[in-house]
Parts: sequence; structure tokens; C-alpha cells
Amino acid sequence: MTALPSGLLGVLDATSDRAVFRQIADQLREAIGKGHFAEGAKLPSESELVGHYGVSRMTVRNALSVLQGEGLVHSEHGKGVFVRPRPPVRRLASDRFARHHRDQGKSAFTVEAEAAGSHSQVDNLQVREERPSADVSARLGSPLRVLVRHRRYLLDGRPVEFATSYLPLDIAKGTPIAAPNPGPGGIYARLEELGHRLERFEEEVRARMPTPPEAKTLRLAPGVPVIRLVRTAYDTKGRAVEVCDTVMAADAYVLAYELPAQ
Amino acid sequence: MTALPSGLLGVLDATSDRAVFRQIADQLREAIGKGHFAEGAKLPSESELVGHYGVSRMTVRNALSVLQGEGLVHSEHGKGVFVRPRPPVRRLASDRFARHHRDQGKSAFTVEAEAAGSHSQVDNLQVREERPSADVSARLGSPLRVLVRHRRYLLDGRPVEFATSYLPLDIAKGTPIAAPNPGPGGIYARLEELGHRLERFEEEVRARMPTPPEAKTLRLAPGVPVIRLVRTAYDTKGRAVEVCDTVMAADAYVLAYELPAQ
DNA sequence: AAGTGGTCTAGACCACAAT
DNA sequence: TTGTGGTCTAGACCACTTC
Repeated sequence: MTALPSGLLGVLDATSDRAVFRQIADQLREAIGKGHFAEGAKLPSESELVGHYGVSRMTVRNALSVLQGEGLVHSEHGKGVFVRPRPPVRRLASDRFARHHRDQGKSAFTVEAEAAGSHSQVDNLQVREERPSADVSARLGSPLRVLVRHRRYLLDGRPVEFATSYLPLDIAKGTPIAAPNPGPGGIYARLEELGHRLERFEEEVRARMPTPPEAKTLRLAPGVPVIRLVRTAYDTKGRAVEVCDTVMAADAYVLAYELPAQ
Repeated sequence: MTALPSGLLGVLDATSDRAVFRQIADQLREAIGKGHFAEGAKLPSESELVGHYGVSRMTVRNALSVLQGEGLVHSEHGKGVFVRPRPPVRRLASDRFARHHRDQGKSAFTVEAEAAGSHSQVDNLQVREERPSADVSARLGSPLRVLVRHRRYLLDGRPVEFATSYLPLDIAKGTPIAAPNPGPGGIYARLEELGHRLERFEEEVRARMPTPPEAKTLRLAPGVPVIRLVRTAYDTKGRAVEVCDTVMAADAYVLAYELPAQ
């Protein structure tokens, strides 16, 4: 239990109604906000905080867990508690599926990653057929069976999103879409070659906390939500030809959309 | 300490590496997922769980705090811990700012709420002038000063979002836009009357955990993220005439966008 | 008054990391 | 070996809700 750099943290207000662990969390949050602890910097250890505030260890841990829940800090076993660096965010532009971004022999994800000087990977590739869920079925016009394509995307080694695509089997069966690697331009390019010229996409955006499997797949730190994006692609005949259900690490993305005023 | 309805919860695996509080959280999560505890239903009390599992109270509380962090349950002092009901979500369509939705004498928020049979309110109305932040300044083309309009929106009494609009002072000063109530159709209608015919909007969508003031303003339960939406409005001359920074309760919204394939 | 969750203590032993 | 965070115990007192 070494001494704490003086001045960074204050003292408790015994007359306050605010719980002690909240006061400690408030002071740490404020110190981080003021830059007294930079991104990636180590906070005082639990025993240092115990010594500084004169409280029990559980109280200190309670305070730290508040900050962890806010996504402000993360702990590393045996090392300490650190201010969470904000990772670089990937900006998804609303024209990312425009045709002219497609005819380049690579997937949209890869093209964009390389343009940003990042290394991209795709893993967990799975292709199968199944009966659609009620939600997917409704979006696709009630096909009996669908082709399911699942994959995970990594940027510079970090998993940032995973996605599952659903396509009516009568469209996709026996085509390159059903192959593990659908070829240059991805499945949208293949769909157009098959005569399904794409006209528009609908996207639905939600945010929530991850389920434990999602947190594991995306290696999410506590306090990081996920963005759920469900995209439906329509061809020029107005038929829904694909539904893509994506779960993204919210700290890795900003979605950009352009809306005409009409 | 009363007995627990048998069969709903299992026993601990002492040979498992998984921490006891995680095993308890897993079992509760699974029971909720299977519908053994419906939305809004009360979980066994802490002392019941202590009795059932034969662990200390802190271990049970640790397990419950895991579920709370996931947004699965919420606790009410003196009453119990309950499965969080998922509130009705408001669907924001991408044409919500289209002109034909504007000329009806009411704000977009009010119109949409009434169409859904909900009661809407706006409060915390504040209008002031200030120097723009670096971010707002960059988006608006570096005006010296901006008009700032802040307000909070409630649906059926529940706060669901708050928003801050920034407009270049040379556009807004001395106009109805600077009044607390800008009149029918909102500030977009007033902007068009002032000769700034709107052409397009850009929206940026992010998600993260709320700061404590945000959680207070939106009365967010633990484990509920916020969606941050920054919208920039451009007139037909290509000038940015407004930036609107919105923070929304993520459990109350789904954002819908339409993208042309081009 | 009884039951509930909220806060806090003062320990204990463990697993992981740095030295 | 030392310091760190991870887990767990067995209490205590408090505030809120319900009866």
C-alpha cells in the first residue's frame, strides 16, 4: 500500500446522502474527465484507494464496477484498472453498397479496411440451409427455406462485427452465393448477375447490451453495447432478396446516413 | 426465508471453473429465457436465492448485478428484482423530415406520437446563444456564434430522448426560431420560410453507455445504452443550416433508413 | 412488524502479472 | 516474491414497501 499522488482525488463527504462508493466513482470519473488519468493510464490500485479513502475493499471495488459499467475503465487481472482507450471507429457511409463500390473484385468490408490502412479478416464462415425464423420469413416474403451465410469480421485482429445473411433458397441454391466464397463483389454482385438488379435497401438500427455469447464473439469489454443492424435488400421488381442481420461492437462504429429532404 | 418453487433453478457445479456467481447468473438468465419468469415477473428474493444455493448474500447480489448490467432485470428497493419488460419502441422512419410531414401545424415528434396513440410532451425547453464547440463549428462552417435550442421529449410520461439544436446566429437571430415555441412545423418549417429550402440531411449514429447525467435525464435503468444521433441539415445551396445532437434511450427506439442502390 | 433490496465492514483465499 | 485484481464469507445497519 503505497501513497497516492496527492491532489488528484479528494476526500469523502460524510454528511452527504450520496453513497460512499458513488462519491468515489464520481471523483475518479471527474479526474478521468479532467485528463488527470489519460487514456490507457492506470488508476490507483484498489489497495491504494482503500488507503486513501479509509474504506473497505468491497466499497472501492463497488465504485470501480460503476465506472466499468459505464465503459469508462477496464480491469486486467494482476495488472490494474485502466482508463479505456477509445478504439478507432469505422465509419459506415450510406452509399457503401452502391454499385460502383462493388465492381472491384473485393468485398465492401475489405475495400474499406484497406482504404483506411487496416488489415481485415473474415472467419467463422458458415453456409447452410434452414427454415427461416418468423421475422426473417416475414421480411423475405415467406420462403419455405433459406440459405444462411454467417461470418465474423476482424479489423487489425480485433473482431468488430458478425453477420448472418438470409436468402430465399429458390434464388441462391446452386449458385456461387451458396459457395463459401461467393467471389468478387460479394453476394450483391452475384445477385445482380442472376438478374436481381438491386434497387434499394432498408436498414433498421437498434442498440442494446450484448448477450454473453455476443460479448465473447466480439471480445467486448464490460460496458460496451452492440448495435444491431438488420438490412433488407430489394430488387427492381420490389422483391426482398436478402436479409442481413449484423451485430457490431458499438465502440468500433459510427453509422452515417444521408436522407433527402424530398 | 421461504422455500423456492422447485425445478426452476438448478444446483451449482462445484467442479466447474466457472465462478459461483456466474453459474447463478447463468441459471437465472436461462430460466428467464425459457419464460419461467415472464416479463415483469419477480425473481426469487435475495434471501431465497441464498437459501437455495447455499451461498452468501454478496454472491447472490453479484449474480444479480451481472443480469442488471445486461439489461435483463431491474431491482426496486423494498420490492424485489424483476424481469425488465421491454418497452414499446418508437420507429423513426427515414422520411420523418419529409416536407409533407411538416405542414400540419405540429412538430414531427407530436404528430408521430399521436398517430401511435401516445401522449407526447416536451419540456426542459432552453434557448440561448453561445460560441459553438469545435465539432459543431466544423459542421456548420465555422460560424462565430450559434443559437442553441435544447429540449427533452417524453412519451406517455416517460422521457425517451433529449436534443440540442445549433443554428448559425446570422440565420436564426431575430426570427421565430429564437422563440421558445417556433410555431407549426418546427424550426425546419421556419428555415424554409426564411429562404433556406432544405435539400438533404446527414445523420451519424453511435451507441454507448450513458453518462450519469444522461441516465438521470432519461431515467434509464442500468444496462440500457443510449443512441447518439447527430443530424446536419443542408439547404439547396449546400450550406449547413442546423446541427441537431440527440441522445435517445436505446430501448425506446429503432431507427429505420432507406438507402437507394444507386 | 416483516420482508425487501442498498450499503458497508473486515477479513480470507485464489489466479494472474511483473520482478 | 510481491502486488494486482477475482471471488467469497458472515456478518451489520439502513431505507423502502407492504401488511
